[in-house]
Amino acid sequence: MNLTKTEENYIKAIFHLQQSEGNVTTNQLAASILTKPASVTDMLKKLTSKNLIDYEPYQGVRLSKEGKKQALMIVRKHRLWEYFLVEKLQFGWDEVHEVAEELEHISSKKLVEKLDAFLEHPKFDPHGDPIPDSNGNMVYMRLYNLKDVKPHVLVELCNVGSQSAELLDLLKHKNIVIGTRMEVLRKFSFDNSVEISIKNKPAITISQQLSEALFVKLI
Amino acid sequence: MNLTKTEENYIKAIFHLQQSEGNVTTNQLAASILTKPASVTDMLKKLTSKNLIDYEPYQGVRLSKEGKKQALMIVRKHRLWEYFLVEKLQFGWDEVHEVAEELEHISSKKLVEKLDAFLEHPKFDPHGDPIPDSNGNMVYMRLYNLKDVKPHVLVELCNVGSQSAELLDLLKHKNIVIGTRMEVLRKFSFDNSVEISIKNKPAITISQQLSEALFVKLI
DNA sequence: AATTATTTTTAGACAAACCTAAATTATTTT
DNA sequence: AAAATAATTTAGGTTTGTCTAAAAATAATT
Ligand SMILES: [Mn+2]
Ligand SMILES: [Mn+2]
Ligand SMILES: [Mn+2]
Ligand SMILES: [Mn+2]
Repeated sequence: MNLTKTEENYIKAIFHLQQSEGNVTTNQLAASILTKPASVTDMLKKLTSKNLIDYEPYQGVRLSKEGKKQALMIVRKHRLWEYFLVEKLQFGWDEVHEVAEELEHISSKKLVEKLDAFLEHPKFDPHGDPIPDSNGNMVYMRLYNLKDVKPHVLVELCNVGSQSAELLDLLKHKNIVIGTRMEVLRKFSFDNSVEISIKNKPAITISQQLSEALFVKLI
Repeated sequence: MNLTKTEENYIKAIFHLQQSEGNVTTNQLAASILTKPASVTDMLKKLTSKNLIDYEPYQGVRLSKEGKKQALMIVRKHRLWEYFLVEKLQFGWDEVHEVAEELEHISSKKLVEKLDAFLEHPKFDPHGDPIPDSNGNMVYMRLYNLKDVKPHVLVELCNVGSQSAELLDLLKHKNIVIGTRMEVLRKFSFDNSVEISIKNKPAITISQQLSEALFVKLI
């Protein structure tokens, strides 16, 4: 059951789009893969014949059990390589995605497992996304958008909603990284800015845009 | 000037086949790439139009200046990844080639340079082959096949003529690695076996087959 | 319920990389 | 120098993944 790079990219795109409810539509996939709907239909037929998806014409698509298994392994590789690039090769946050997009298609099972061991089995990638283990299991964590957190609640930054250089730049300047603990002090309804305190430091104010890009867990 | 994976594999194969003299023939290439001569001819036309090779129908092929430059960068990536796999991920000698065959096609310039730095700019890959630097220069070393070395000459193992698990296994058993220094004591013409001494250890005898797989430099 | 708009699929083509079989060209052998 | 052999190229197809344009199905409006 060896997949081509293109098939893998489709499978992964379906995986990300189908998160939770509903079927993934042809147009959604075309947009996500930067291709045309007609090409997607062709590929959906192919993936159906390989039993990787459940697909009814005009009704959208979901991954089959086998498809989901394959998707998890691609996501595993993608996130392990991102972790490697940031932690070992000193890449920035914002630079790793495209490279990992290529590295994720290297199929050696042994390579993945040895890389995982070398990295000491990380649980999260540099953007805070969970890394599936070799069985496809990953840590689930209930996350909240910082903009929805009530004042006086202690939280820890776990994930970012964007991987842009701009966001990385801003967070660096504010000395915030994934894992940083903070408390929401108050919120200003005029501009939806949020005042937060990071331990031992004077309170700072962050913009609505920034608060919407930060996902935290309760502690 | 972006090359496909297939184009890169052809360029690299030509590079390895053309070492020193003569043009590379269509049949040589077909054998090396595990394809048919007709397919090679198609690709040679394509590479000619991209100015990567000098090719006259029926007369064989050589890399152009640009082609050689590209080939050196692919070889650089291949050997850096092999070094990474052995030194960091604990792969065996014999296991790295196929994986590196895939990794070498990842095109990020930044990735190569950062990997090189992470590995501390190694000069040789795990098989003793020189790694081109970012300008395409590599260490040249006059090597001799151990079977041709005269008695009482001190030498150092620099390269192996095979990457098989079998050779690795035998060398491990005899405690020989790349870098091991040895002296040829005498040679037996009955079976072309060679008696060598490795410092502080009792003399050992190696077979003709093994002596032909070992390449050494004089010290 | 009928019309219009949107989404999706089908039909027919194309480029990349490969193939087999046949035609050419080059090299050996007689 | 002619004939036989070997190497190489051409001709014509296939598969994979893509595309545009047209047809069909679904969804949204009136
Ligand atoms: Mn990808
Ligand atoms: Mn990520
Ligand atoms: Mn390769
Ligand atoms: Mn090597």
